[in-house]
Amino acid sequence: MANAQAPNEVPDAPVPPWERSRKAKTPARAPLSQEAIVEAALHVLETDGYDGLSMRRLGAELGTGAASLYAHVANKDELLKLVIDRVFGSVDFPEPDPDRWVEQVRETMRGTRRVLQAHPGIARAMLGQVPFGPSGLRIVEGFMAVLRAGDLPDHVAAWAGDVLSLYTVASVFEEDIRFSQHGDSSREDIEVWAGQMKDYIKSLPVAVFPNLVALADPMFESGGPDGRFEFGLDLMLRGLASFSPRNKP
Amino acid sequence: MANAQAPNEVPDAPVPPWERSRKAKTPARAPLSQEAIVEAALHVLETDGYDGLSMRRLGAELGTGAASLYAHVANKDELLKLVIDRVFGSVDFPEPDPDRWVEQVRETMRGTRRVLQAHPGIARAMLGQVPFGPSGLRIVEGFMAVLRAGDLPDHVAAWAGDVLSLYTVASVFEEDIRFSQHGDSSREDIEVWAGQMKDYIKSLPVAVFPNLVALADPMFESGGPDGRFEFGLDLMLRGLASFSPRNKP
DNA sequence: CGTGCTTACGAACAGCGTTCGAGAGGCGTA
DNA sequence: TACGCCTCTCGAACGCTGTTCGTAAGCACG
Repeated sequence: MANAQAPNEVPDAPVPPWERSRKAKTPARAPLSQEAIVEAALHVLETDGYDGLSMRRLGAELGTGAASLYAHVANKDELLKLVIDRVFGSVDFPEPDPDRWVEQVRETMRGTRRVLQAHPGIARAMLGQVPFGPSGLRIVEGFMAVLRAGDLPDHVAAWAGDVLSLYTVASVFEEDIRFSQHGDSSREDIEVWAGQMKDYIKSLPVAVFPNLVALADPMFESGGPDGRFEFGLDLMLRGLASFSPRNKP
Repeated sequence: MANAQAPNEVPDAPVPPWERSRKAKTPARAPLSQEAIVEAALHVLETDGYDGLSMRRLGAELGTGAASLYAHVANKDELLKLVIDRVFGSVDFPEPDPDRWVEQVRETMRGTRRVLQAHPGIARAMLGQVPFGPSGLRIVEGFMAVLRAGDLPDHVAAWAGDVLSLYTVASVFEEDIRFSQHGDSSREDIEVWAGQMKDYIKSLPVAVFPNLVALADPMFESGGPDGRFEFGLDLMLRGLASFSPRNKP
């Protein structure tokens, strides 16, 4: 065993000076920039989720340390804002059509939800942030345009935009948290877990929890999170339509 | 200086054995228990907010270290669940009255919101948690009872409970985050900040953001968070009523 | 060839949740 | 009474976090 040498490894041979200087001069990687950092953050978010995104992890993703990021980004909070605005860039809107305004609002929220779902963890960063980055403003403007096609009173349109967004973000947020709480589980695992919940509810004493037991089935086996989201969205849109002169035949 | 002695301090005199044993025997503080820990956590939450609640801080509150808590509580997550259920204990429900079911649902959500607001940070811990502690079950049961007084289809009642809760919790969550982001600011400071927001929106180019600029006023000066919450709640309740045979005259 | 100036980044700080293992106190049994 | 056991306590430590600081290196300009 003393004669056996590792085939491709020279033990502790000092690096020749010319190589050293060449290596140091050309780092052979793209230079750091705010854009590159945001892009990398999105990638980390996709692979490791919200909790997996740390400044060190992000630095490693870019082949450097955490401290280097602070030259381009004030702190993690600002980074998240930039990432959010970057994601907002891929939300888009229909041309407002007064005859289809309710459906257009519905589709806009669906689209927003899909974008948020496509970028895990983003919803968690978004709650409580005012979306006033460049893309954020574009989104709010577009959303307001669609809402105003319904001839709603101004304060109704303004509040509805706010409240519908809150609901949509919160909905994805909740899914995201549940998903990441269950470790590396798939959607199927979550359905198994939902089944256990249902069984537990059904096992409760009917005398104490009559309504809970009676509603156990519809509570848990009803089209998953999408069905739930659509239902809540429908509630709000039915209510919203009742404010529009267009929907009072 | 060598003769000057600190008035009330004897340097390194060994503690007499009797005192030692007496001190050790009676630690002069309430013994640790899960209940006491949850209570202390609520207190820390109230004074220091969600981010201020750490195991070390909580240990200090109880006159001990962080490690001592783990004998009574599995981890911070379980602790939060216990705190949540503890808070749930103070939510209550009216006797279901089919003639007033919509108002009863509204009041129930209002009450829930008030309880969450009274315990800062709780809403942040609640999102994504399934409220199946003892008090949680009681709440869901009571809420379902009120909802079913509206003669709603089963799946509508079940989903509505879920979606209304999500909206309410998310609403408080958002407020809470905004509040703690602005440091130790009061409600008035937040109104100042809202005013700045409004001015900023109004300063945007009208050609690019016509709807945003037009709605700047109703967006920001409309009864504060309470008005906003009430509006969203009303949207959902109007939609929900449209599912009830009782509200189709 | 200096001399600034901007960027990069290892090391360190304070804080976090959690684990480990030594110690102390109470209690049942010999 | 004395011993062993068993539970509760908790200082120290581990690995993680966001962030700051001081040093070092590269480049532009006089």
